[in-house]
Amino acid sequence: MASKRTVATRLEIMQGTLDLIILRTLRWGPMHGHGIAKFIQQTSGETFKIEHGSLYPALQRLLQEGWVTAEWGTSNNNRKARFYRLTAPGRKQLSAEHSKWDRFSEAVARILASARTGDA
Amino acid sequence: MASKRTVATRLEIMQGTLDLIILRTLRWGPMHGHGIAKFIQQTSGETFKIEHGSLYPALQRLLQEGWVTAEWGTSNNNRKARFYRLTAPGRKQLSAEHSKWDRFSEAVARILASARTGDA
DNA sequence: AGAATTTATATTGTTATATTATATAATAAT
DNA sequence: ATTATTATATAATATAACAATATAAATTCT
Repeated sequence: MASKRTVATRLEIMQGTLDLIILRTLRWGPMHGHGIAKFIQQTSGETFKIEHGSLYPALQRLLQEGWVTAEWGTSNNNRKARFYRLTAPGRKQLSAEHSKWDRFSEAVARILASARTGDA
Repeated sequence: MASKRTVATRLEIMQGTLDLIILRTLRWGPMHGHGIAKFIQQTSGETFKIEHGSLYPALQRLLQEGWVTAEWGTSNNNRKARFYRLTAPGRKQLSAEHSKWDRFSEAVARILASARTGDA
């Protein structure tokens, strides 16, 4: 019972990262919003839980930028769903944001890494 | 000669990360604002350049939270400067934010990592 | 000595974006 | 039929990084 002590609460998504992980997710092929959210949640090991209020505005953003296109279709469960597909500019953007993330996390790592953990 | 082609422009600091790297920097001992900014800039390999408009509000934040204390003193260059010192709660906060960062970047990595880079 | 530069702190206003809360509709399950 | 689930969407809010600006003191230049 109560094995949920160390539950590792879900984390908020840091600003600027959502677009990246959505675009990356769409590299697997066209997906609808709900599917994208579920994919990210699962792949992140439940660390991320994309809220509706984050996901759909983000998708609108990506549409407006031309990084994805959308067309209505039917989901596995026979529901109406909008399928988003990565465009060529979207792939380019993904590549750019991926590199940016690599540089960023590397720089943070450099600061966090330290020999001297003591009293300075 | 023009070795600066691949100049790798500086990156903006992602929301939520600034506090972490400031707190981490102060693990080295008390520092004044300008010093903190220079340290981060150098340690990040010039990837980060902390703007005044980010740094000082952040320091006010940390003060208000009780994660740092401040006292006026004199810098190496004999200028008036405010030295910030990590408190015990600050160390605790640093630890928490560090773990959070580790979890976050690991989750992003899981999403970015992929066998199939092809057409899906 | 006086002017310009550098070091250093601080605040105001702007902007971007993730979240909360809410609304809507259609299909599946009971 | 009523309820739950799947799915999309938007308005309102909060947060935080940045740009621009102001201030002050010490150093350097001439």
